[in-house]
Amino acid sequence: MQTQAPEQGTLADVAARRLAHSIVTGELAQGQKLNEAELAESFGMGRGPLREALRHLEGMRLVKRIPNAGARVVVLDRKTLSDLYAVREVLEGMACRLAAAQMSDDEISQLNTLLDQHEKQIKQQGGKVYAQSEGDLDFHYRIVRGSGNQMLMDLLGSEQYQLLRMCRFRTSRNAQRTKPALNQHRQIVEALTQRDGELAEMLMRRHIQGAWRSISEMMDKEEQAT
Amino acid sequence: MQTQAPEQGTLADVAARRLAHSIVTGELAQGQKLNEAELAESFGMGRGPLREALRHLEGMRLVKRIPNAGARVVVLDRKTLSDLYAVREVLEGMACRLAAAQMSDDEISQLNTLLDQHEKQIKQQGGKVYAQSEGDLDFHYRIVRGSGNQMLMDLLGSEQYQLLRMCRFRTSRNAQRTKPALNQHRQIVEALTQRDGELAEMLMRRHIQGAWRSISEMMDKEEQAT
DNA sequence: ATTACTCCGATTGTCGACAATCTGTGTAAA
DNA sequence: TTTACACAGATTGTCGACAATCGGAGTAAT
Repeated sequence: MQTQAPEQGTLADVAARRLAHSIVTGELAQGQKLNEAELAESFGMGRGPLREALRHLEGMRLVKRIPNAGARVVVLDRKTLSDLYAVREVLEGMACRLAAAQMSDDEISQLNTLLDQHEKQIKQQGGKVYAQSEGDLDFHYRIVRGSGNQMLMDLLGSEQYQLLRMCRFRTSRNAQRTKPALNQHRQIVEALTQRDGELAEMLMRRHIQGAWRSISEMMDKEEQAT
Repeated sequence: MQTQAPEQGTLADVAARRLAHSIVTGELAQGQKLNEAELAESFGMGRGPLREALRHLEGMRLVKRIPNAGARVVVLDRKTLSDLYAVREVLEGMACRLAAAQMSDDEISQLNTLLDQHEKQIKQQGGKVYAQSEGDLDFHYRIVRGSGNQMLMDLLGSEQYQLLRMCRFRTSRNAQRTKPALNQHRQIVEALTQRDGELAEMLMRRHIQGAWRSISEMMDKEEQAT
């Protein structure tokens, strides 16, 4: 019997996953120094695998390494997030356009089923923001996969989405935006159903612009409170 | 006295650079197995740093690692390149649009100077394709930098451009495309000078579409010859 | 002849120890 | 008091050796 989930792969992969999770959830604060020996000890492994994991996270842009000075958790300042959302708007818009041509009817109808679930979740419990946030990411990633472009999946899936999730955890406390977001999701699926790639792209870009505006305003208030 | 350039940074960084160069130039064939012990020996270092370098290259998508089975140089098949160029078209188009608003007049005029150099190189020596190819990348990356979006610079600069360079080395032998490409570059700079972001984006997207078409046709001929 | 199994070599994954480098503190001189 | 230097502690970078795992050669049974 294992005390934990199977945790497949090499120790370096395990460490990368656990670290990514800790960073995304905010368990490790932004800018925090990451001590190799400490972390290796707490994960019950040597420093070799841990160093490989740090290299991996560096590629994911979750940590920043400085030679001879160690690794620190990345800091998501306003400019970084702004740049991220600008790129994301373009890439996910592209994904939508491709998905309108590539996804099967079945996959599209599954999207509707997914949104039904989200709607139920929202009605049942307005508070459980975490699940809703993850559900939103699920929706977006399904469309990215639907594009059939492996490069897009790599960029938005395994790598950048971690940054997004990290951002969510910092800003998902308000989340009055869930209902309008759901409506926008519905519109996007409708466009996909009609195989209107142009429209789907436009709707997705607006959707992401709206998300950024919401986050941006929230950061304004936070700064003002300081 | 050093036999080589200074080669700054940790050994892992050095190894990553040297490996990336070998892969991009085709010195290491696509799909070739990468033996850790061998490479470490040839680089005069231990396996630790080399493993970190491989992790780094994996993040750059230059190698593919399979747990317990080692690392292999990535294979650029048609689908992969097609996906890459589709993403590149969107991202560099975006970069152009932003650059039209962000670059200083001075930076834009430097672009013209750069193109003058290219023109001279082409007239003097039609054969030296390597320099021209690198010059082209230089042009593109200057615009990406001009966008001011750090995320774009990361995506297109340090990471994906390596894949592009790799592609160039496989396909840059013909390169009758240098002259029309230069003209397109001129048009793009002209649009930037007029601060017309929409036009600049459109021209860049066409430029990249053209590049892909050229490469695609070339791959057709290659396949046909087989 | 084909299939399945076993064993062996080779390669990867991991660890512990040592060397190189950086950071912060304490001391001494101006 | 301030500045500069030197030392000590801690942290990162690197190496060599050992354990775990995989692929393939060889053999035997159907």
